Parts: sequence; structure tokens; C-alpha cells
Amino acid sequence: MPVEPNPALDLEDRIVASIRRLMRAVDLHSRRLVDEFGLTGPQLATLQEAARLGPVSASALARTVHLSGATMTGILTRLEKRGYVVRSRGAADRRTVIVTVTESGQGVLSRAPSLLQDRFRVALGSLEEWEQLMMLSNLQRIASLMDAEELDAAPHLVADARAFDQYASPSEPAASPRVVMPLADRLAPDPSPN
Amino acid sequence: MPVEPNPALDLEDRIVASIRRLMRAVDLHSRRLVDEFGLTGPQLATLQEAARLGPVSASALARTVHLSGATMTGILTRLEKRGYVVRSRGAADRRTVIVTVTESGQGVLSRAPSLLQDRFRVALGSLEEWEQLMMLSNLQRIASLMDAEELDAAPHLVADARAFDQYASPSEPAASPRVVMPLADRLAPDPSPN
DNA sequence: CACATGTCCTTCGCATGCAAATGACTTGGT
DNA sequence: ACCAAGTCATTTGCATGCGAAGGACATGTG
Repeated sequence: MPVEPNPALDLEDRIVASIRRLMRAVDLHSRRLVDEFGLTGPQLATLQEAARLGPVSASALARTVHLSGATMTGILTRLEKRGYVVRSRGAADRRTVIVTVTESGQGVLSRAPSLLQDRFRVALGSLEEWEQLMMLSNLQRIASLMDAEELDAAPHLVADARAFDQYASPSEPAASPRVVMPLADRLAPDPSPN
Repeated sequence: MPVEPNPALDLEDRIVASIRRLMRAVDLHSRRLVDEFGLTGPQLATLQEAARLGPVSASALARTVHLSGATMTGILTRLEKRGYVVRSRGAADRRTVIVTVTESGQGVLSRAPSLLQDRFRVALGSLEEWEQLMMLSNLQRIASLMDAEELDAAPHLVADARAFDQYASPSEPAASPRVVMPLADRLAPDPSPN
């Protein structure tokens, strides 16, 4: 047993604590959404993606919102019970369930609040653009490293500090822009990683 | 409805997606812990804190691991069933439940794996120190902004980019060091925020 | 065409995780 | 000393959230 304090352990403990705190905050916000809006966070996220993607299979939807198929079934059941989506069988492949957002669902979406706490949104908006990107980049980086199971050839974290080059595209293989361009342009083409 | 793309919305969507992905990864890791170790993430985190704090009340424990009292009850019930902790009534205040880690619990803790995925730990360790701190800082910042309900006097996010000054101590009121000093020193005195 | 294998969704069992209600106890005011 | 109000833990009810198993369907190989 090491007598001297282990800095690395402390770092990890703090990261774990932050994540726990973050997860709880998301959960609490989800409950507030229920009171003020009638839908939970996962339900709203699912409905949004269903609307964005158009008629889509349940499994594709599950992948998009990062949920298991089992969980998606429950979410869809509740959304369907509210009349916001409709489930139908796929024509080509009759195993698949096609999810379609109803008129009612569209209407609700147009009145839907953000999935992020207002406090956070305000603070985020007041940040410099490079800070916003850095925040997003860090989150994506962490999510990538934690979720990717074992993609063997997974590109390891570059240890040498090539400064802020990486922040614009953390897991995207595309070339990273060195010049400042509008946020929208840099955010536009997202292949899939987040 | 705005025709031109809204960069801010995209940013928020990506942040939400990253967080969902991160939360799922944490959940999946927790399930892997059950298979390989026998305890879930929340159970292990609770046990670790119980050991670190010594005999402690259930409510204090709940605050430390960022869980509600109701949830803590369930966690403790399962830990107690395994024989890793013991519940006893407080001497001074008989309402409180004092949690004590047993020998068996200590033993299990000594063999416990990290709450973070190995992949992530390795990657984190290979980062430059300033990058580690920046990552932690960003997480703490996000957690703070999302969880603090309304602490009225909550220090708002500084909009002007005072560069990296803030990364060393995001929510800590202490003076931020401008010179590079050992990681351990900077991590040492944590008043409570994370 | 038949069958093994695989995929898609649902169901089942379990562990979080929360709020609200409840019971036990403490504390402050009178 | 008494009682109102607050605090601590538990119980209850619900919504995630997962894996495993099961049923329906698809696809490739013989």
C-alpha cells in the first residue's frame, strides 16, 4: 500500500463525482419537465429524433438516442399511449416497427422546452465560441472513451498537446479546421459520433 | 420558424447527445461491474464513501454520492444484505441511521476495480496535466450549472475569456494558481463542490 | 424448398432513481 | 413540560434502463 498520496486517484474520484452530479442533475431536470410539460427527458428526446428522422424503425431510434431496444419499447409505449406517435409494421421487413410522429406529437414538439436547464443554456450562450466548442469537445471525448467497447483500432488519445486543434473535431476523422469559421459550418456534417 | 440554421440549437443538441451517450456508458460499465465484481456502480461508490468518511449518517452519505435519501435506502439495504455494511441508530439523534463498513466490506473494497472504464483511465493518464485539469474543470462546470437549483448568489459564468485561469478551480472559491504546481497540491483541499 | 442462423421487437426480472407520504424522533417556542 | 414544526429514514408508486429469453420474420446455404 502506497503511503504517499496518489494524485491520479484523486483526479479520477473527482471526475466520477462530477459525472454522478451531472447525471443526477439530468434526472432532476427530467422530472421537472414532466411537471411543466408532461413528458420526461427520454420521451422528449425520442420524440424529437423521431420527428427529425421521419418514419423510422424503433431500433434506429434507439441507437440515435443511445438507449437499448428494451428501453425504447417502454418509451414508445408511453408516447403512443399519449397519442404522440404511432407504431406500424414495416412493409419490406415485417419484423421492424416503424415509428411515426402524429399531428398531436408535432404540436407538442413545437411547444417543447429545451432538454437543457435554462441556467446552463444561458451560461453556455454567454461563453466565447471557442469555449463552447471546447466544452462540447470534452464531452464528446469523454463519451467516446467511455462508450466505445473495444474498437481495437480505436484512435488513442493524442498525448502530445497539439493545442486546440482537436477541439473542433474530437472523434471526427475529418480534417480539423485551423482557421476560425462560423460555428454552424463546423457543426454541420456529423457523420455519427455524437 | 427560422429558415437559416440555428448554430446554438445544434450545439445544444450535440451536448445533449454527448451527455446521453455518457450516461449510457456509465450504466453499461456499472453492469459490467456486477458481473466481474458483484457490486453495481452506485453500490461501490457508496461503499467507498462510507469507508472514507467512517461511520456516517445515511443522509450525509446520500449527499456525498449525489443520491436522494430514498435511493440511498435501497442501496444500503442491498449492501447490508451482502454483509458489507451495518446499519445502527445514532446515539445522540435516534432518528439517524449510522452506516459502518464491515471487515468484509473493507476487504471487498481493497479488491475493487475503478469506477471508471479502463479505456478511459488509460487515455486520461496519457494526457498532459493541463488537459486532465481542463477535462475535470469542464465537467465540474457543467455539473455546477446543471445541478445548482437556485443558489441565488451563485457565481455566474464569466463570459470574458480569462483564458485558462479558471480551469484550475472552476467552482472552488480559492485563489486560482497561475503557476504550474504538482497535481496533488492543486487537488488537495476540496471544500465540497465536487 | 427446408433449415439453421440472424435480426427485430417485446416481455420479464432486476437495480437505479426520484417525489410524496408516513412514522419516529428532535427542537424550539410558550 | 407541552406542542407545533422540522428532520431522518423508510415505504410506496412510477419511469428509466439494462440483459436475457422468446416469438415473429428474414436470409443464406444446401
